[in-house]
Amino acid sequence: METIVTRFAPSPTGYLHVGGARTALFNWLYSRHMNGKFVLRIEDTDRVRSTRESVDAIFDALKWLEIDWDEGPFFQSERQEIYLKYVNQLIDTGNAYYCTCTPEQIDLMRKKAMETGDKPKYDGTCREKGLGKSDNAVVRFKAPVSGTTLVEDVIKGNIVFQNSEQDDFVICRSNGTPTYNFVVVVDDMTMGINTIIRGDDHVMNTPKQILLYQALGSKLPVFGHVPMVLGGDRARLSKRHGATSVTAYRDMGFLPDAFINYLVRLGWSFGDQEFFTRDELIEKFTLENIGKSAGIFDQTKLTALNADHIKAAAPDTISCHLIPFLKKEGITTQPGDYLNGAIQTLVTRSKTLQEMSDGIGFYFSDDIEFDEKAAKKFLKPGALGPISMLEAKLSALSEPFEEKELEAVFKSVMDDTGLKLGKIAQPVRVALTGTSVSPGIFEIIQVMGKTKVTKRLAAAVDYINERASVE
RNA sequence: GGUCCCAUCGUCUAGGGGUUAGGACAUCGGCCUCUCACGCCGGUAACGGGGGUUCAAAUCCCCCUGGGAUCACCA
Repeated sequence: METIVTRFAPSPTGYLHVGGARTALFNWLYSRHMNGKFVLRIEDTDRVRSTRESVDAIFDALKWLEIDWDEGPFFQSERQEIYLKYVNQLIDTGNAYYCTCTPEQIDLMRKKAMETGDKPKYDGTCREKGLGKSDNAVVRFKAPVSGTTLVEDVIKGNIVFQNSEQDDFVICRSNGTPTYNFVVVVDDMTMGINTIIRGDDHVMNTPKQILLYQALGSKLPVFGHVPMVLGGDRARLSKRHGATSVTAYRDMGFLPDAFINYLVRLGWSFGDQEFFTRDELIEKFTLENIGKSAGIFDQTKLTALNADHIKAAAPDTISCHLIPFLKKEGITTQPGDYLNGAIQTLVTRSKTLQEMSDGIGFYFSDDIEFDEKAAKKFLKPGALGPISMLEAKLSALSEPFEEKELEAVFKSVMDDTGLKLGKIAQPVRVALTGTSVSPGIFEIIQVMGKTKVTKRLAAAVDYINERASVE
């Protein structure tokens, strides 16, 4: 069987957006699933709008998504000679011709056509003139005027286009640079791309490209057009819908595996399964299961899926993605047991890495600041007894703490004071974390260790005394 | 406007002639509980409308409606 070769061909006129990431993902997954090849091509023929920063931003986003490629990146801007060679081939074979009609004339043509209710298209003035190359001439493709062109779309099914709808579109500008529909075909053809999965917005280009493949005498690739990703108002996802940049999701604290899981699942399904690891995606992804209708990007569901991936991920994986967030908070820590332990206590209460980072600070600060409300409510003279008892009992315990031992210690404090666990745990929680919301008290103590815990309990005792004397 | 595509809970979707139309997110109850979560149990909630075909239509066909895409010497 022929090796499947897919590609992702973004134009570097901005960051990688969500929709682009999804087509990249579909192509990448399919090539991986089929044991094929995936090539990256940068479509930077628009010199004015293409920037180096955009290229870097795209690489950056692909790197985060962990999408790698087997060939490329190729830059169209470096392939001009190749395109020109094929332009000449089409002229030589009579499939293209020079046209000297000016843009003004073309405009006039369109206007006239609009008035009479006809299609605004090139009227073929130069089609049979047999003009030679000249300074202001463009090259037009000599499209068939009758018959039909069939697009056999693996996702949408067969789509028939009337050739009479098509006009002699420009394949090479008067300045000598080839146009999009032409370079895409030449690239895909010469790069051996045999499976083209791309956004819905390219459907109308496909018959043009098929005609070009035929004129060039090349075999057709398989086409598949995936539906668009829409915003909450059902319009195509754009800046006004909030974050559309892939890296924005990285910065909000989503795990790449969760993000790709969500993106793939938006428009593709595998029975009732919602959660997929990257390997499962590669194993199960097929073109047949891609849906036909557009989907609305739902950050709430992405967040829920992210929470699931956080629960399923290895602490080391989380830690490596979490460290940049900690850095932002001024927490510098090394990967290792302490960090992993802290992470594990927060895994079930963090939907994003940002949330985790927000809740993990107390493990690393030397002096904790008490949340005012929490301190006022729980660090009262009545808590003095249990806190100091606990401090004493924990000091006597040897490390590492076992959960059972800790339970026993608390139980004995409960017995001695006659207080319920809740009455003891809350003051202790505030003493250890500064707030009234945190992971379970036993797990915190286990992770923090004796030195830190007893120090904080002592500090809380001082705080209470100090406060009492002020009042 | 022309051309093209699409249409199952609010959202993502399963289901493709006979189903109590299933799951997930969200939402609403309840349980669990040292706070917050997690988890568990349960509820509300969908086949856009109209015609056919058929014993039988969410499912096949047509029309309508609605949404989207595209109509460059941009990609």
